[in-house]
Amino acid sequence: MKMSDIITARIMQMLEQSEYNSAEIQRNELAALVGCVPSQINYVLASRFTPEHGFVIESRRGGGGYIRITRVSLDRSSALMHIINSIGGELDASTARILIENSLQADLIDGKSAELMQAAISSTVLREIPPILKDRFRAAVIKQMLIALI
Amino acid sequence: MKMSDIITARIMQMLEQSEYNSAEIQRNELAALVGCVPSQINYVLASRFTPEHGFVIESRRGGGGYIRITRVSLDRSSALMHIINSIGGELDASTARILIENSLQADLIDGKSAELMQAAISSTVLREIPPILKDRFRAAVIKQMLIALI
DNA sequence: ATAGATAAGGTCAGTAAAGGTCAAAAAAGA
DNA sequence: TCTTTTTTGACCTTTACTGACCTTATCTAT
Repeated sequence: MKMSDIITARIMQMLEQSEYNSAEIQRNELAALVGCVPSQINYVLASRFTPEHGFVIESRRGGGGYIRITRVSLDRSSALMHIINSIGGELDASTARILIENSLQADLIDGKSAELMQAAISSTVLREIPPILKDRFRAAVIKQMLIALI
Repeated sequence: MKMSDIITARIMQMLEQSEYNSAEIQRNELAALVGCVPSQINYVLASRFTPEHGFVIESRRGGGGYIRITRVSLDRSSALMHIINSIGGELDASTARILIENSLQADLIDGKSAELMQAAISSTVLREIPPILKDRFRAAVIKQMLIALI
């Protein structure tokens, strides 16, 4: 098992056990415990406990310093609403792809839904409609599909 | 015996032995074991462990990366295949609706996927498309979305 | 007070360890 | 022979890990 996974598991475990979805660690202590360099703790936090993943990190340096990881429950449907409203009448291919990817990362939609969206606006499908209409089409499809997920 | 067959046999064997119809390999390790270049593993996976053959591949790069091969129940994916092939170049609104409904009843797709499909070909979306193209559009969208679910 | 000393955590660039892609060459089949 | 499948290798992208050096906070002796 990878070191990063071990660290992740340990933090998750602390979060489970905590009352308030919040865990406080000492960077050096945890690093020594699992046997890695301190900076790897930062790597794990940066790659797996991001706001996109629904976590907030606070920390303090100096004597008695700490790192606090808090799991925040983001309001799914209002976040989705926000995205839907941000889509205008047109949506180009790369913006669409990024939008779907971000929604997935933010855990607003699941992997299968993301794939279905990509499929619905895939080039294979787009081939069926006149080029001038593609952007309008993408916007309409993505919007309707997101609405279906609320 | 061909190298590709050896690799295939080895993966199959792992799948047999696994509890969950799923095997996890290290690409480089397996390549070294059977004596081929790593990229041939990709070739075998691409040519013999496709969704059409009833397999799903997931992988991760980077240190400690892996490739996971999962066998999916053939009935489901082959039934889906059958449906996909039965869709011609055009699909009218009511046939589409019935097709989605039937797939749901037959448990080939889940409720959420069904709703996403309905949304993707909803009248709101279709409004963006020239009437003569609507049937072609429906066929393309539904086909791609079903393929994404295999 | 305040200057060091000490005790945290932060950053970043570099290296290593995977897997992915693609096109060309070779082999096998038809 | 002609076409399809297999094999190979050069090059790419992503993820993980490490260590040197930096910043901030606290403590302690003057």
